[in-house]
Amino acid sequence: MKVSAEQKAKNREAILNAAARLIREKGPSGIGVAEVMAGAGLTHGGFYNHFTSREDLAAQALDQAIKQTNDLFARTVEAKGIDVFLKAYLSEAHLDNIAKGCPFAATATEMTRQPESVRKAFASGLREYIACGSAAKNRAEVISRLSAAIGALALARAVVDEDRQLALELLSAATQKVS
Amino acid sequence: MKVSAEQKAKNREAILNAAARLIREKGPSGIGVAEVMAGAGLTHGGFYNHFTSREDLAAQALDQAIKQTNDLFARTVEAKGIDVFLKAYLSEAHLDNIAKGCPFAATATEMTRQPESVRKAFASGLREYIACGSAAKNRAEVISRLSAAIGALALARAVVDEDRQLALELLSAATQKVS
DNA sequence: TGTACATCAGTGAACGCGCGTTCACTGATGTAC
DNA sequence: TGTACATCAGTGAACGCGCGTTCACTGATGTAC
Repeated sequence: MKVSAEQKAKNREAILNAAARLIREKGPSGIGVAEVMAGAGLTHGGFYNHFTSREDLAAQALDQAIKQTNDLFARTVEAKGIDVFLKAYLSEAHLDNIAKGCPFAATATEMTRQPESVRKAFASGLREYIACGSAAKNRAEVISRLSAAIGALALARAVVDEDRQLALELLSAATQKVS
Repeated sequence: MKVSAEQKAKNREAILNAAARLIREKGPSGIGVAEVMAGAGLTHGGFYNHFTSREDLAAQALDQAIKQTNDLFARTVEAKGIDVFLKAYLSEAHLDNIAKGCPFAATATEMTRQPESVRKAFASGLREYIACGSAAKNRAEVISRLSAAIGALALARAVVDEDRQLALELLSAATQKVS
């Protein structure tokens, strides 16, 4: 049954949001068409009314996820400064909330195996992310702090289920150094 | 045709080495049984004479890869100190040689989606890696430097095909901060 | 404003490919005597 | 030391499942008159 243009736009947004969440939990190669559509309350057959392929979805979902968190980053940095942002970035709350957290820390090591469209979304998102932070400050300084924070969070997440204490140690060591 | 016990051991080693290389290039979910066996000059059918499952292989391959690079780490740090090690770690040569490079920087963000056996290999490998570096120095300091380096390399690799200049900027910013 | 019709978003079955796993078979190894 | 036989590593075909993609169909939307 056909659906109004307005409803179609809403559905597309719902698909993209479900995908933006899932791409952080399962990675760009791990998101499945049927799973994403179910996450948006739809069935898989209609998927190709919105996207040309799974790859197309992955690229747009990553872009969406990055835009969401970059907005938050920019607002926090503007309001409270980068130190406060980094402290929150390296918090236990962020460690445990991968679904709504930083997409860079959730997907970085997979980018080398992704098609160009996905890598492009990552690279341009990261450029923007860095630009958000380096408005005022020294760019190299900002880059090293952001990449250190991403590295610490990614490693902490990698070990958290086996060794939570090590995960927390990674976060606190980075916090000392970086904020 | 049966093969001598000695040859079998060599074959197993060849499979593991091929897998240790491929797990860095394709990730723990990306390595395929047939591909790994071909990399060792064998056909896929014999795989289960050596490993109980693809997952078993992934865990052992990651373990093998980590052991290889930790050995190198320990030797370099002992001979030349951690600063020299970090400089080499953040070099363009390492950026471009993922197949023989640091397995942490190649696989970290995928660990949250791996079975326990693989995550265990990663976590215990990382503990050992940190221990190598913190023999003499302050542990928190070592942890933050190592995780910053891993983060910078992982991000640099993620963007290198789209924006090599940004990749080099990530490495040099981290080098300034870390070594 | 109302009616007839074309459009097209969503549904769910089906297809096809990739890949992990299994299996019957081969023939060299290594052991029992 | 030599011979007969059981073992078993490796081969390649086949199986089965998951998943991306396609397709015929439905029925609400929205347009032409």
